[in-house]
Amino acid sequence: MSKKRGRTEKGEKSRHRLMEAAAEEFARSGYHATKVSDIVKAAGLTQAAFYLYFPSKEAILSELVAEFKQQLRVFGDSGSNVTALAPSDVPAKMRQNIEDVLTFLLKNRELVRVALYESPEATVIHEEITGLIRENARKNWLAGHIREGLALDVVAECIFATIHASAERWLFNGEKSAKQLASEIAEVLQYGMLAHRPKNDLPKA
Amino acid sequence: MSKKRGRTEKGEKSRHRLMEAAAEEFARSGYHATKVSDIVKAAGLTQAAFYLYFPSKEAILSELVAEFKQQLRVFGDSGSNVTALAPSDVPAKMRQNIEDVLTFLLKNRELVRVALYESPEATVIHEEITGLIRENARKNWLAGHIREGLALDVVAECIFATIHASAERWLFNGEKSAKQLASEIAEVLQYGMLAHRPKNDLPKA
Amino acid sequence: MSKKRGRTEKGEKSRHRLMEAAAEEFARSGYHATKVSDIVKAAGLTQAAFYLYFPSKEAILSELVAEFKQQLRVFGDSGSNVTALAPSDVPAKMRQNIEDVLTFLLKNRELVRVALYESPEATVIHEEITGLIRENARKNWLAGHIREGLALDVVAECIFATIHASAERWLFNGEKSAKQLASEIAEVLQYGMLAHRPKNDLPKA
Amino acid sequence: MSKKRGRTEKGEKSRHRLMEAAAEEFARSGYHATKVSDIVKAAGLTQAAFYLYFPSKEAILSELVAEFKQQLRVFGDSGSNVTALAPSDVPAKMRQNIEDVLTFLLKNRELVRVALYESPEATVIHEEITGLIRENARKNWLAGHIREGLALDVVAECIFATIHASAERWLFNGEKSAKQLASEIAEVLQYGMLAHRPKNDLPKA
DNA sequence: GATGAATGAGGATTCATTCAT
DNA sequence: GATGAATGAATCCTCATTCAT
Repeated sequence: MSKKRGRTEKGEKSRHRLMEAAAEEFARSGYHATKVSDIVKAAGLTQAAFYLYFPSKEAILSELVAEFKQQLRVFGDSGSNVTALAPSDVPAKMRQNIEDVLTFLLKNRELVRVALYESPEATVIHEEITGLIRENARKNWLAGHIREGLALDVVAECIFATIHASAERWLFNGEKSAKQLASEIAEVLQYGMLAHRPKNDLPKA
Repeated sequence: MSKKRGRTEKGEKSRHRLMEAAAEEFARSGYHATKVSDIVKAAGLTQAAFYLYFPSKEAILSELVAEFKQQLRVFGDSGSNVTALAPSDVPAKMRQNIEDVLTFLLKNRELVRVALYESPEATVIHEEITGLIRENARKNWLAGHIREGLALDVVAECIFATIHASAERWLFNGEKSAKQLASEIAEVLQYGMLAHRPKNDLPKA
Repeated sequence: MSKKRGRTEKGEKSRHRLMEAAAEEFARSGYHATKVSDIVKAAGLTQAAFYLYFPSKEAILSELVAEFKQQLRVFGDSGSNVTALAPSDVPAKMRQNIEDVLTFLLKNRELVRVALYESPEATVIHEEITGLIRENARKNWLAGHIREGLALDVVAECIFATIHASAERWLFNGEKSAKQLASEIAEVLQYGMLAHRPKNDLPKA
Repeated sequence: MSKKRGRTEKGEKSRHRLMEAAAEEFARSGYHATKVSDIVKAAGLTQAAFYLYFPSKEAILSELVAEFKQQLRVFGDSGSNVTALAPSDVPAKMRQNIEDVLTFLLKNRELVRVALYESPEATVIHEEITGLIRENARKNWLAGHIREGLALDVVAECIFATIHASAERWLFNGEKSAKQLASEIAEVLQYGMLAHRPKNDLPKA
């Protein structure tokens, strides 16, 4: 089942410590600025030991990214089907979704940074995520929960960009809780910024 | 007046070519992955010439960031006063603002990436920008153009994150024009995503 | 106990070889003219190995100087107390002292050159040495073995300068033995050059 | 008459400034540590101008050394013949000689350091100087002014080493005057250090 | 005579990676 | 499984020197 090493208990432990250390260092300083020696220092091992578990520095990056993708898949699969919601439940559901994403990001903050900033696949991953969101949005649109006339790809980008930026700005440093942040974000995304809306902007019958 | 070198026309040219080349390389490959030799190759000079104009690789990064900040300041100073707008003019004005930002980002795309991803000051700069936007939002809010009950800091982050992400996604690669993108973004940000709004969400008298 | 590296026998050996090689090269060609590549070549290692043991080229110089100072301290501590000598024993004792210094210099010839010519501390070290000699001279003076009317600082400088210069000139290249050289130097320093001395220059009663 | 350049007045001036600057820098920091850019900076010229007057950095060193040798020759030629002195005049004469040498060194302090420390010819020059002194000593010996039983080469080394070291130590930094230093040195060199001399050490008849 | 620009050939230092134990 | 020692291939930066004006 296990991919490469980790035959023994102890080896498994070491390998894990290396992954954690690498995630942290990559997140803090970036892939290039992080030296293998930094990683092993943080993991309490020697350089040579690193190569017992990973064939190269790049390899551990890929593994971290792979792990993130795996987490993401798990998270994505827990996604709800949407169609059955009553219109009045949509806002709360959406708010909850945002909170869930925030919680997910918080739990994987190091991996997030690695996957989204340091990985060569960053762009691809970004699009995977916004793709998921877009798909979800499309379902909601089909269900009539989302306004006509919106570009759904932009909507998706807007949702994720806002969540992601807000997480970096207030969530990861503990300045705001996932719950509060989710409310504030939802409030903007759901009803927009403007105080006044044009005359003809009425709810569809 | 002139900072360091470049007393003569030719020197000025060389210095400029180096800045451009560095911006491009940093934007494409990142600061660390970019070698000084890459920069000078792209600029058609030798390594030694680089150090005629910049004391170190880091220095040219700072200069690029400084240049971006300068551009930003120029752009920011051209910002409109907001209060006098009639409510009905607000949406169009806002759409125009977004288009202006997009155009600014497009014109400085390399610098944007350098300043926002590669610079040690990235976070600071990010906050400078969102700070500007937040300030603008606050003025609009005072003028009654923006809904009550929104967290303005989140609004600002939302605006910039969306614009920035969209620029990276569709503007820089030419998939969408600034004008179109601005419309699509404005549409989301102004009125939100939801098709239905709660009963009590009525325009204030 | 051990300073930096060299936990194992082999490492210790390598570190030592580097020190020796550096001493030799610095002594032969001077600090600046000696390349790290010269040192490692002479030590049979690669450039990178050098930095396993020393953080910089300058660092190995300091260590060499430190080693010299250490040797010097050891040598200095073995210095005799002087007061108890009978006047008739003083010349022989002094001659012996000179020979001891010569032998010390010979044994540490590379270090001597490094410490006295190549080190930034050269002046300080020079003064340390002459300081020791001056102190010794002062004791001898208090014991009545040294003439009145001499500037003891000049005496010390004279002694060391002569010994040092003579070592460079005849000892290090094997042209004269320490024993012979000590005799010849002592002969000059003890009784001076002049054949005739003034009438009133009589031994004190 | 002039060697290389210096056709015009201004050129001559520039060339001279470069020599002076080089002497000073070499003396202060050593040949290798001194950059051509240091020299020209101190001389108020550009790097390219340097090569108008000297084919290389090494060349200016040689010229400085040559200049020193020239000065030395001039100084040496003014040396007195010695034989005719009455024994009672010898000490004063010798003291005067020492003072003259000190004065010469002081006047050429930069060149001295360059020639004696930084030049590849340093050893040769050193021997030239001690050779002169030895020759002078031999004359004095022949004239009966110098004791039997001394190794004249050691005597010469002793004289010069003492003078040179003392100059570096007290003369160049102004702590002692040439006159005073000459007295103190002469006192040691002439009669030695010991307070008591053996019974049989009597002036020769 | 003098300059600003430019360069070629290093030189110190770093770092991912391998080897022997 | 783990280590200390060692390495090769860069990479940044320097500096004496040349060129065009």
